[in-house]
Amino acid sequence: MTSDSEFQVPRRSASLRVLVEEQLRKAIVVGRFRPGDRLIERELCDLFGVGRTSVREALRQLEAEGLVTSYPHRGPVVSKIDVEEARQLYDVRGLLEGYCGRRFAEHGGAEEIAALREAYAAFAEAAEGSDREALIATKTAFYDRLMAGAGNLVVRRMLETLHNRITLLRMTSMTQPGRIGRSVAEVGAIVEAIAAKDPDAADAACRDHIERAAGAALARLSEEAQDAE
Amino acid sequence: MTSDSEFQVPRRSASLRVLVEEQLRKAIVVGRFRPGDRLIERELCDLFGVGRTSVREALRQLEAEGLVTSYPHRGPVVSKIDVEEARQLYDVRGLLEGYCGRRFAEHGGAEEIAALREAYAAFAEAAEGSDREALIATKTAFYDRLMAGAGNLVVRRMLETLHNRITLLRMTSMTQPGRIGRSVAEVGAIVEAIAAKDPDAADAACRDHIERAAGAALARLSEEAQDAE
DNA sequence: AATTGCATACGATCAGACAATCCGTCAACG
DNA sequence: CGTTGACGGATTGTCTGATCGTATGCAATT
Repeated sequence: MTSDSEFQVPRRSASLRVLVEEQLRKAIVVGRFRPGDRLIERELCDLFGVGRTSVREALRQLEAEGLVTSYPHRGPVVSKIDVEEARQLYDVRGLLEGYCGRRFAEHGGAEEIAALREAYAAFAEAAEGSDREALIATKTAFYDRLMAGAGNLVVRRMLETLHNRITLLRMTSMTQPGRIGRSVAEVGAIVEAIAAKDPDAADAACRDHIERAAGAALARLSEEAQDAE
Repeated sequence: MTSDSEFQVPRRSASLRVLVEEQLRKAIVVGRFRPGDRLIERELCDLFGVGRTSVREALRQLEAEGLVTSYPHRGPVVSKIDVEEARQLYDVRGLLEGYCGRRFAEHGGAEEIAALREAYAAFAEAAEGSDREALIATKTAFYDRLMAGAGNLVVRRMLETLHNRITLLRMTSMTQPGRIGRSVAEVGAIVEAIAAKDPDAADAACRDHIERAAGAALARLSEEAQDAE
């Protein structure tokens, strides 16, 4: 029997610590905890109903991902991101997504391209409405497709944590008027380049998209940093 | 008193867990534990003389870095890397190091270039001798310079963990006869391109170097995988 | 008002316990 | 003889209680 990897029963109820980790990550990414907030062990224990061990290990994981920062003897807080770091994050993101676009264009199958198109259509449609939830969901789905098509798990992992960290900024380009429409157009360009199997164009389109998004976000960010002073 | 950052007493004795983490990482990278080896909690407790808490948290950290893999109820083992994953790792590495070279060439200062040259000279000299330790040390030092010059901490972090993971393969290109000499030449090309402040050339030189190194390593790796069957 | 000193809060670490699970062994069974 | 099933040891998963060191806020003192 060639263990066809199908029929894999949920084998494990995913150790507690992983569950806590996921819950906490979601809570942070979704804004339930905001940058600078302290994450007190006992509170988290109560919140999730688990022991300190699991909480602490989950915190270590998120710390490794850059989502939380621990200060010795003061405990973990949700990471803050300054303008410079944000710039660097966007820089890498452009690089990696460009790579994904390139690889996708190089060896993406027909079905994958179709799936990408589909995801794009959903995103474009969501952009028409005013449902922010849907907008974010469809955009995330699109990126999932994009990264999957590149066929490089290492990069995919990196991008996932990058996205999470950037979300911490909670300053998506899409908060700017008119930016959404342009964003859709840029993403469309990505899809076209990939469908045309043009690696260079796909790479460029991805970078371009991120660069513009970064521009919008960073502008607001540094302006806000100014105010804070 | 303006706390001149001098006289900083080891302020924080770097929490135990971080120490364990560093020791363990070094032990793995250096080959004291080899891929596939089990890492049994209690043994590590004895080895490092610390409690289970610290060991477990350190393990979580290394797990996040990809150096160890945990199987439910069977515990952590040193990660194994298959050929496909190795290919992906090298792919990203080339991408990121190319980025570093580019950025370095774009805005590297004179002193930084001088330091890079110096590190290169040391590496070239070590390549003449037969001291493997020195060879590795000088090459690592060179990469440190290279990454520092790029001025992007995010990328630097990523590359550090990438390097660690790749070291797991313990199949550096340099085990091949004649490869060392060519390697030195390739690295020289990187230095020249950066010194000439030619971003494109620097990017290309970095990628090229990694690609060739990857070629040598992957060849041996897949050949060995063949044997194993 | 500034400084000092104390009480409290909280993380860091350890030790010990119990349950759940994996794995090898070995006997029973067809 | 091969398969099945049960048993036991090993190890992780998780929780809890306790101790220690450090940080922080408040109050007393000068």
